[in-house]
Amino acid sequence: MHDSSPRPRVRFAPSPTGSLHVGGARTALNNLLFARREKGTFILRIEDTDVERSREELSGQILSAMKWLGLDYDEGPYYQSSRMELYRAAVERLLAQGHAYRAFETADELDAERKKADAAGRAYRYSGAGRAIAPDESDRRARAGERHVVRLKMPAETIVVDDMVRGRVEFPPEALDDFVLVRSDGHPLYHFCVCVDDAEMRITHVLRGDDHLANTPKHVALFAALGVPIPAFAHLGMILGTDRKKLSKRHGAAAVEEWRDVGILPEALVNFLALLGWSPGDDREILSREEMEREFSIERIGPSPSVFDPEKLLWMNAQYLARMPAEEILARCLPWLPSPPPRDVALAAIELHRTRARTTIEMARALAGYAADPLEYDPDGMKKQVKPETAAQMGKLVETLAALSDWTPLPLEAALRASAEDQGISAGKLIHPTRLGLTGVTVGAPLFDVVALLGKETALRRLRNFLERIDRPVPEDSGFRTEN
RNA sequence: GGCCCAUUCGUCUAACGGUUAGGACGCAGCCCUCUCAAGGCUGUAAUACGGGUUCGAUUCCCGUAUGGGCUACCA
Repeated sequence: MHDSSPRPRVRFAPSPTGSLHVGGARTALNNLLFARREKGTFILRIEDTDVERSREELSGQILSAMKWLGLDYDEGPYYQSSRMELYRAAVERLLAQGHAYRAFETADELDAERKKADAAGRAYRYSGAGRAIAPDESDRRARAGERHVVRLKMPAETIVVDDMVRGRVEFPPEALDDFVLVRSDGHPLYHFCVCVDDAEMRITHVLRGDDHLANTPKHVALFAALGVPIPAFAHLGMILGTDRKKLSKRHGAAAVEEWRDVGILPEALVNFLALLGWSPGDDREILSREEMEREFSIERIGPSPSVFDPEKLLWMNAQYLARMPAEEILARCLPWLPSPPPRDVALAAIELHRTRARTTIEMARALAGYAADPLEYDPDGMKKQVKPETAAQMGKLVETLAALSDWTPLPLEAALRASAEDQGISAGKLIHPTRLGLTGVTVGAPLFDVVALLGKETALRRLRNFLERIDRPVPEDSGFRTEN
């Protein structure tokens, strides 16, 4: 049935309604992976025929989101708004061949009919009155300037869609209407432009969202009327929010840009999206772009919708952070780091924190801690780690450390443990307050690595500031507290 | 309302007539450990329901239920 030429041509055809939806990104990705796997061509086409809704600047966001994700296209972007001549010529042809006809009802008349049908509990269908108008009369009325739309003559037989994901789907003729190709103001409509473009661009496979499955018989009829081969179809399950409703802005983070802005890596988002609906067939979850391009196949796409789980995305992002070269991570963090620590410190810090950060924002925050002294100390940590005797104990530790010449993890640890032993206390009594004093928080990378990386001067300065802070006892019974 | 699609652990999915229904996220426990992570190990949890077909159904067919899509001079 389909022309499965060895060099498929596929396209992603978003309408420029603002940001790139993750569902759109997944569709684009599947098209791209299929094209790469089959050594075909991936085309980007912007569907901006809706003059009321489309705006120039809105397609820019889609383009930049695709670039960020690495969804590079081989051809395009084509803009439907600049292909009007093509559509005009196609209507003329369909009209001349009798595959389409003019209909002169006004929108108001159609609305009224629709309302009447609704009220009577009947399914509304266009009356088909336009089909009865003789061609020469139709031409005459059109020349006279009478407003009209152009409708496609739908065939009276069942239309079969042989979907690569869903199998054979049949649409009985009574469900199909003679739909409008061109509005009365001359603007060609979506379904029409899609088919004319797919035909003109010699698209061989249409991979798109499930929401278009019910539109497919219209397209099949149009391709037939146009006299062009019918592409193969593969309809992908929708991407849902955690409430199992179609993912939308309402859910938050339905747009690719939003994930970028919270510190998700494009590689991780692509990996995550690839696994929504498709799987390589084994237990692998972390797949490189090369693996996906090598192994992607439509046969392994499942038909059911999938819920977008942010938790798993975060986990996957962490997996990428754990594997990515430090230089690369640093570059990705820079946008969130107004004053980064010195490069060598930052790179070493990344090694300490790569398994502790789930996003580049979290990583950037960790790195910032090496560039600036803590401004405040975690109140819970203060309560838990700072006891009345802590100041004195820490004072002794600072003295010991100040005398230390080899400022590397092992000697530092030895020095601290020796100090604890001298003072007859457990090492923890010094370790935890030290971390708090150095970083402001009670959690983080192994302490002695942090101390070493901070350098002697910075570490001692931070500890002395901390000492000063905890060494100012607030009178027990004054009823006055500066903290907590 | 009509037409169409979907339904395996809470979530992503594997198993294309025969498996103790597998993996991953999450959650819980244990190990590791200066904290927090990461990592390792263990556990938790699923074939929506009812009928068929078959020696045998997660798998094929038909209903039901539930979710979703389409039904525009939107895309």
